[in-house]
Amino acid sequence: MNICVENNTVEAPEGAACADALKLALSGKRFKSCVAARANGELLDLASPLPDAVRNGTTPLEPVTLDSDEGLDLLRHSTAHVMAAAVQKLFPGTKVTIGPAIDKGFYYDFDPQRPFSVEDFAAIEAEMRAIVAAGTPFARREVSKDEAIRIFEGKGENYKVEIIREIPADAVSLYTLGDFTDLCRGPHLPNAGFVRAFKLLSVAGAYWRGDEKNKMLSRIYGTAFADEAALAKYLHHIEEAKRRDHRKLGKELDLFDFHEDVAPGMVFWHPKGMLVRTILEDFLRKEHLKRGYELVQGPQLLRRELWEKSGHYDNYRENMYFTEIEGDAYGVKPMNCLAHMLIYGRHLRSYRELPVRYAELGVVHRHEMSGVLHGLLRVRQFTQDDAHIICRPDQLEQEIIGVITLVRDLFNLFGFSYRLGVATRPEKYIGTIEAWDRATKALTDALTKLEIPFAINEGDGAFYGPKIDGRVTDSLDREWQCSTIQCDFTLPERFDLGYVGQDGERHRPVMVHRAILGSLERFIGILVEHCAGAFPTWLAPVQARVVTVTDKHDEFAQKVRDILKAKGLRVEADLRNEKLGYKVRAAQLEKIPYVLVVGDKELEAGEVNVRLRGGETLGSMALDRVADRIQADCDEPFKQGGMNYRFS
RNA sequence: GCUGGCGUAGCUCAACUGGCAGAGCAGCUGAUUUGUAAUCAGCAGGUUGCGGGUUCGAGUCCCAUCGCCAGCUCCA
Repeated sequence: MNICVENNTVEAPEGAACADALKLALSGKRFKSCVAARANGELLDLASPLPDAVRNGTTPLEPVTLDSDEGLDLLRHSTAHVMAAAVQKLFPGTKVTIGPAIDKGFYYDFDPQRPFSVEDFAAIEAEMRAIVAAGTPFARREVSKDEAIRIFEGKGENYKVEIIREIPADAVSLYTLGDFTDLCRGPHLPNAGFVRAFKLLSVAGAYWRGDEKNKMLSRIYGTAFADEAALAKYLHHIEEAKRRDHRKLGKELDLFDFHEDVAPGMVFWHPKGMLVRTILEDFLRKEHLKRGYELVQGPQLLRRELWEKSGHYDNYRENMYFTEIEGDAYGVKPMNCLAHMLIYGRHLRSYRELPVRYAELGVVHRHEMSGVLHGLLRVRQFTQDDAHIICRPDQLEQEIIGVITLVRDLFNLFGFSYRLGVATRPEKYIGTIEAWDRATKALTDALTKLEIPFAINEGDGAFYGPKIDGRVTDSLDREWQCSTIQCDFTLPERFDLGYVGQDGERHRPVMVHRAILGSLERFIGILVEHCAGAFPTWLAPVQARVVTVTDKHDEFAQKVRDILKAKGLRVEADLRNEKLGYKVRAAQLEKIPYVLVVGDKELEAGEVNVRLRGGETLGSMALDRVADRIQADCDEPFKQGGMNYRFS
C-alpha cells in the first residue's frame, strides 16, 4: 500500500496505524517529537488506523509535532487530563467538568469536596509526575451516547452526563488514562510519558459553563511546554512582565495611587503622573482641533428624566450613580453623548453644517463590580477621549476613514500594536437591516481602503449599531479594549435630531460615538507597561536632571537648570549631599531620559556631561546642543508616526 | 457580585505550633566634598485595614466588615 506522508511516498503494511506510516517517512528525531497526525485537516491519534482517504492515496498524512502550535495545544490538553487523573486519585469524590488547552497553557474545572488551594499543588504535581514516569497510555474507545451516559452516571459525574446529552452525534469517544476515564474528542498524546515540562500556576473560581447563575467550580491553571528550557523561559517571561506591572511602576515612579479605603476604583494622580496626563491631554486637544473637531463640555449630573429618554435608565441603570438635588433625581453621567446631542439639538441645523464633530475629554463614572477593578485598567471614574460625529448618511464612510486614520496615527505614535475587529448585528437589535448593512459596509470599506487588517466579530455589535473595537495588550498579554467606533441608530431618533437638507426637507443624521485611546487612565496604564515606565522624552515628567559632583557645583547646576527650563524643557537639579554614583542611580531608577553631570571640568567649560537613560555617556556638550538634542528626541516619534508635530 | 489567596512602618518584607512587633530601603540629623547604578554613623518611624469574639495573653485562632491580588461574570 503506497501512502503519501507530507511530500514523500512510502510503502506501508496493511493495517498500519498513523504512527507506523509516520515512522517510516520521518527522520528518527522528527518522529520523536511527533504527537499526532493530521489528514484532511482532521487530527488523529498516532494509534488510530490510517483513514481511507490516506490508504487510497488521495490525501497525504501530515505529522503534528511538538514545535507546532497544534502539537503544543495537544500536549497541554493531555497535561490537563493528567492533572485531572491526579486530582481524582488524590481527592476522591471530585467531579470533573472540562479541561481545555488555552493560549499559554491549560486549565481544568473541578467540582471538589472542598475548593483547591495552591497548597495542594505540590501533591498534585507529584502525582502527575508519577503518572508521567509510568508512561501511562491514553486509550481511546468509542461508545454510544447511552453507554457513555451509563458510565458517567455510574461514577456520579453529572457534569459529564450533561455535556454528553447535548452532543448531537450518536457515539462519543472516551479516553482512559490509568484509572481515569474522560469524555474527550481527542486526539491525545500516545502516552503520558510525552509530558515533560509542566507547572501548575494558580487556582481560581469559575462558573459552570461561564454562567454566573450556575455553581462556582474550582479551576486549576497550569502550563506545559515541549521541554524544561521552554517552560523556564515562559516562567521567566511572567516574572519579567510582573516587573513592568503599571500598578508597581505607578507607585515606584510616584505617578499615581489609590486610597482604597476612601475611593476604590478611583485614581489619585500625583504630580508626576498628572504631568504625563496633562501633556497627553494637551496633545490630544490640539490634534483633535487640527482634525476638524470642536471641543465641548457637558455637565457631570443630568436629570434622571434625560437618562430615561436616552434608554440608559432602562439598560444601564445598574452601572450608574444617582443622587438627589432639592428633591429631584439626577444621574452621574456614565457617557458623554447626551450633552453633545443636546448641544447639537439646540438649534436648527443645515446640511451645510455637517459633519459636526464634538470632542470632549469627558469624565465618566460607572459602577463596576468590586471584583473587576484592576489598577488603572479598570476603574470606576475615568476620562474618555470621546467624540460624537453627527453627519449625513453620505458622509459616514469618509468620517469613519477619518476616525480610523486617527486610531492608526495615535497607536503608531506610541508604538503600540493593536487589533481591530468589526462587530456586526446581534440577535437583539433595533433599526432596519438596511441601515445596519449600510453602516457595517461603511466600517469595513473604510478599513479596506486604509489597508488595515481586521477581524469580523459576528453578532458582537451593540443593540443600537455596528462598531469597530481596537484592543491592545498589557504586559501579561491580557487584551484591553481602547478604541471604539460605534454607529448609533437609536439616539438620533430618541432625541429627534435633524438637519435641513438641500431639498428643504428635514432629515435624520447618522451618529458615531468614538474614542481613540478609550480612557486616559487605561491608556496610561498600558503605556506605562509598554515602555516599562521609561516614557518617551516628550511625555517624561522629568526630561533631564542636573547632577552635581560636589556642592562647589551647585550654583552652576541651578543656572543650567534655569537656562534649560527657560527653553521649555522639564529639568530638575539634584543638589543632595551624596556621591555622584548615588544620584546617577537615583535618576536611572526614576527612568529620567537625560542625566547632566556637572563637575569641575564642566564648570570650567560652561558645559554639561550627558548620560542617557540607557547608560550611554555622550561626553561634554554645550547647553544649546543638549537642548536641541532633547527637543529632537521629543519630535522624533511624531515624524515616525507621520504626524510631523513640533512638540513644545 | 462569585471562588480562592492576602492586608504588619512611606516602600519591600520578617516575626515557629498564640508568648517583649523587627530588618533593609526611603526620611531626618551629623560627619564626609566625593566623576557616571547605593559613603558612614545616629535618630525617628506602628491602634498589625476597621469592628467584635475566644484566651492569663492575639499580628497569629474565630465571626463580621472594608479593601487588594488571581480568575469567573461584565466592560473603556
